[in-house]
Amino acid sequence: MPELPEVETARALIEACALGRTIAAVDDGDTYVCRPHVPGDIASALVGHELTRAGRIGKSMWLETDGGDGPSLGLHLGMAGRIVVVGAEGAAESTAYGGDPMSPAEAKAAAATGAGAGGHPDPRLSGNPVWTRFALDFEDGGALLLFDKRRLGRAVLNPDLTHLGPDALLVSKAEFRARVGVGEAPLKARIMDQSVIAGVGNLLADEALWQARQPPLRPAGDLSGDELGALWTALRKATKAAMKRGGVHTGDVIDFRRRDAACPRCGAPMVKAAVGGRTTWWCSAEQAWPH
DNA sequence: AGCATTGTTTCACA
DNA sequence: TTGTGAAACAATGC
Repeated sequence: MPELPEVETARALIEACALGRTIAAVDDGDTYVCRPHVPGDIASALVGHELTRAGRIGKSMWLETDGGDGPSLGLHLGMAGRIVVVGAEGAAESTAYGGDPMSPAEAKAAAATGAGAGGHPDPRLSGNPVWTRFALDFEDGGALLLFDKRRLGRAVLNPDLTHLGPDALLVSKAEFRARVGVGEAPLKARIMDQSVIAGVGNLLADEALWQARQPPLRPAGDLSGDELGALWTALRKATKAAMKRGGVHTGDVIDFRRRDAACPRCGAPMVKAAVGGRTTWWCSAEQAWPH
């Protein structure tokens, strides 16, 4: 699920619900999610510090402590992660991000079970593992949890984000043109390269290219300035629409990324190939390449 | 059983 | 230097 829109939603949730709270304990026992740290590393660095800011570039988040003077925590949702913030003990509300809606009671139950314990918060799934891979417990009794079925999410101290390009939602049109419209790599591979612009994943890339009627396989350096500007606009619109609607899977073309589907705009067959190492679907007429 | 999956990293190779 | 493809990572769903 998580591409830029989902991660921004998670960041905003943290900003709204977790800032100002002090860390009392940390569950950093998953040595894969917390690699290269060993259990206790993150805990001993963070306990006693107060969350003061939640930042994001592309799909990467970081939480600052003590106004930037304390250690920071990097969070990445990987392929299937979601953030859950549990309210203070006794508070009525809890908030969840991503996946199926989770009631406050369910979120509390999930928090109570902790990592690796049995008992899914959803009664229909009771008996299944809970998928809590990392947790910050706050002094007020609440918590911030990283749920992740696939375990490809990350939690790490003082993350290095220098390899990332500018955030896909913050990059100016001029900079987008200069960074994306270069080289012989397929356009889709170029916009998904996190060092070029950060935040575009497989589904958002397919959606933006379809909206802009651009062929995924077209060399990025072939686009005109106007075409790059139109792609920048399409990408912004698709990203904002995904945030508003609740995820990249709500894009207009996403449901048509399947065999025997027709383009929902012109009716031509949708076609598939691997581009940039990822399964890619596009309209055989509007996005044909070469023309 | 086999294949695919919204992400990242690494490596062999052209 | 650039770019590609495949594999690995982990776990689930069809």
